[in-house]
Parts: sequence; structure tokens; C-alpha cells
Amino acid sequence: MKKQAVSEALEILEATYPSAESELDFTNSFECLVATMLSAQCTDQRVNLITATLFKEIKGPEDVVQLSEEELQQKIRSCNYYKTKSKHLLAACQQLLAQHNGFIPNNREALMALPGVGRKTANVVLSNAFGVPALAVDTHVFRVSNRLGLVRAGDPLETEQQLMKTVPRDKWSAAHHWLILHGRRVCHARKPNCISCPLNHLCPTFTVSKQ
DNA sequence: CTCCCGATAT
DNA sequence: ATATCAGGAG
Repeated sequence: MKKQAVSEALEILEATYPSAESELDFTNSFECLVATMLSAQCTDQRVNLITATLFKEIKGPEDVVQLSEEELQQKIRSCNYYKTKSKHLLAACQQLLAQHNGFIPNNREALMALPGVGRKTANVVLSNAFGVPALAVDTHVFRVSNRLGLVRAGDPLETEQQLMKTVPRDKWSAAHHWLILHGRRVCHARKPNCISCPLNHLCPTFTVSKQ
């Protein structure tokens, strides 16, 4: 889509979602990383429920590596893929201690080298915890930006690359959050609420649902 | 491509 | 009953 049309869509999104903030609860880069790692295929609400108590017990990687895999599983059991996430979180924290003095690296390569951290999670940590311009493409951003015709992409990486060309750099982080909020509030995966969508006049996939 | 594999909405 | 939720690894 042309930059002009994209900026029109972004203006409407900005007016509709003025906050443009993460709905995950965290207070530092470590908590941001952990919350994001836990959030795969799981609602923010569920993650926040888990981290509300978890972050009282783990203040950094040094606290995580004290736990056994089973203990960690117990603490995050109510989120999806808890076994995989426990294994990854434990290994990631060991790597943080071994290679980064227990700090969270602020570059994509080092973040993605951590077990359980892919491009999407790395981009979230970069933008949300460090203020580094990055455009994380999750399931919402992928779905919504394609539906709106902001991009024509077959996968998240293509989506990210196309959005970075048409969205101004200083709005990457905000656009990321606007698209997520729109995906959660209106442009649902299963039954998008096109009738009440403030973007339906410019949406190529606008449909009047039967019911 | 498959597997991971709990909670929730429809 | 089934699709979906701030995905990543093998």
C-alpha cells in the first residue's frame, strides 16, 4: 500500500488507541523478556496473572537458575506450552549469566541467540524495554495489517519488512501497539467486528457479517 | 512442516 | 467441539 494510504490508516488508529502501550505487566528489561517469552499463544491477561506472583520470587536470571525445571513448570503451569517455556527460560537465564553478566542485551542478535527468543520476542524487548526502533510482528499485527491492506505478506518477516518501509521509523513502536489493540478489540481473528471498525471505509476485506 | 499442549470464547 | 491466544524450535 502507498505511504499516503498507510498514514491515513495510522492516523485513525492513533486517534482510536491513544495509549499505544503494552498490556503485559513489567517494570524492567528482565521482566519484559520473561513476560514476552511466556506470552506465546497465551493471553496477556493470563501472563499477568502468572507474573504477578512470579516476579516477587524472581528478580533476575540469578533467581531463575536456582529453580529446577519442575519448580519453574509449577509456577507457570497455567500458561500454554509451560514445559517448553520452562526449559527455554531456564536455559536463557543460564546464557544471560554466562555471556551477559546477567543483563538483558539490547541488540537483536544477542536476544535471538537466547533459547526461546525469536525475532518477534526480540523486537518486543528492543522496542518496549530499550526504546530501540523495532516492529514486532505477532499474530495480531500479521493478521490486521494484511486485512487492512497495509501489507501483502505471506509471513511475519515479510510483514515487518513492508511495514518498516511505509511506517515512519518514529512510529514503529506505536503502530505495533495500535495494530495489536485493534486486533484484540475489533479485528478479531475469527469474527472481525467490521461494522464498528473505524477503518472499514478503507479496508479491502470489509465484510458485513451475518449476525 | 510438526510439536508444544492450558485457558477461553464462540 | 473447535479456533485462538503478544511463537519458537526441531
